[in-house]
Amino acid sequence: MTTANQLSESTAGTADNGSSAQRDRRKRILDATYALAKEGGFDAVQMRAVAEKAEVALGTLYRYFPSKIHLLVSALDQQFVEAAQRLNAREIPGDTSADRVLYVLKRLTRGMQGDPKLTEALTRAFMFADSSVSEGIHSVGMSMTAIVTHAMHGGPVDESTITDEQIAIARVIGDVWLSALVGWVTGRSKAEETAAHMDTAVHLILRD
Amino acid sequence: MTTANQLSESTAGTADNGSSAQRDRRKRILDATYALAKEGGFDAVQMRAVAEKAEVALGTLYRYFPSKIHLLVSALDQQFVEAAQRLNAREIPGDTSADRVLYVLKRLTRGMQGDPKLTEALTRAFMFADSSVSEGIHSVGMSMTAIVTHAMHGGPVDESTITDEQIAIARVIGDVWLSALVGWVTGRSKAEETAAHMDTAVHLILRD
DNA sequence: ACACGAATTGGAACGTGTTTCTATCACGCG
DNA sequence: CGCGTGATAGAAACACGTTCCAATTCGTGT
Repeated sequence: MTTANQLSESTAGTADNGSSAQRDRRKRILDATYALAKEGGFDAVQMRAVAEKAEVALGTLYRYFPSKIHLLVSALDQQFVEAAQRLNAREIPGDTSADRVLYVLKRLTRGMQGDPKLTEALTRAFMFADSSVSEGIHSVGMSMTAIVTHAMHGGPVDESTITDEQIAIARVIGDVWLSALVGWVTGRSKAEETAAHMDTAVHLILRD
Repeated sequence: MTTANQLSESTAGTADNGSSAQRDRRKRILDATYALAKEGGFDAVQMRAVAEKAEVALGTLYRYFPSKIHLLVSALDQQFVEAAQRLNAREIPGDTSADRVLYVLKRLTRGMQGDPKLTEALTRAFMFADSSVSEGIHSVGMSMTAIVTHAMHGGPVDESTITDEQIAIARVIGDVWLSALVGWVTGRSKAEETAAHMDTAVHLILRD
């Protein structure tokens, strides 16, 4: 068996092995994370459970993601990168920048509210993260800002046409959105209140 | 020494006992929490350490505060109530509402940045809190909103003169402030960036 | 084919939040 | 004064994140 394995590796094996097996492990880990988070939220994402479901050893899981927070922030980052790719590839409907920004924010919010436990898990992790996760946090922030600036413009944007002020505005809007999301996740506010709050904020900030 | 204590308790002691002894325990617990948080931040606030420093049993600590998060959010709440009392008792300097709001926000921020570890502990707890702590979270939000609406008006306010829109505005500003604080606590942004971000946000929202 | 270093496994072990249990203590009441 | 009830002390036990280790397997250069 060992020899057979080594044979197959030496032929076609070399292609899918090496870093490819590692990509596969990483994917299995993130998939397991999503599945567990979707079912039971933050508390259900237990490192032993993730390792078991992903069929890796606990030590391996920790080699790939140095902590539960890193793991969940990576998952959140991936979701945001994908969302940003989807949203930024097309035109955003709406006549004013406020309308367009609200369109994407509500779309994002609806998407996350469709998976409450998953959202709770990812959001709690993001909020709890400290500076050791700064890379992931920064990446999420970049995606968020990109989504909002893109919506402000309404279509594909040349990066050079975005002013510092617009980035600052996008960051403020991102802050409000995040706070609203946290409020919803922690059961402080209901979905409609979240939407209304975002309406208020965006219309206050973008009045053109 | 022990006998002396028991004597003083049996004379004047009966008066300060009963629920008074409980108030005292509660105070000792919160004092221990502040002390530990000030030294070592969130991680240093360990329930066993709090119990020992407050001279109560672990079970008693849990009777008063059902979780570490409850404990720290209560501490944060107390700080906010005190800050709101101090700030709302006097006139806020500044010619425009934006100036006044920025004055109090920067004052608050400076105060918290003067005790980085304590701030880190309280903020992390607040961000991590779930719906079981909704009471404390709500209380903190009320204090925050009161501080901001008071600053918007510039002096003592009759509650009835505050419109819903003003409350909504105050909440948005509170959101931004909280996000900025979290960014600073988690080492994502420096103090000056935090201040600049708040400047941007408040001037965007309050342009009168 | 072989040897060596890196990655992975399986599992024990540790720290800290949380729960639980029993004995003790304090205080109001007959 | 003794009693009963609830609060507290003291300590063990459990759960989960995290660390660590020895043995094994994998991938690679020779």
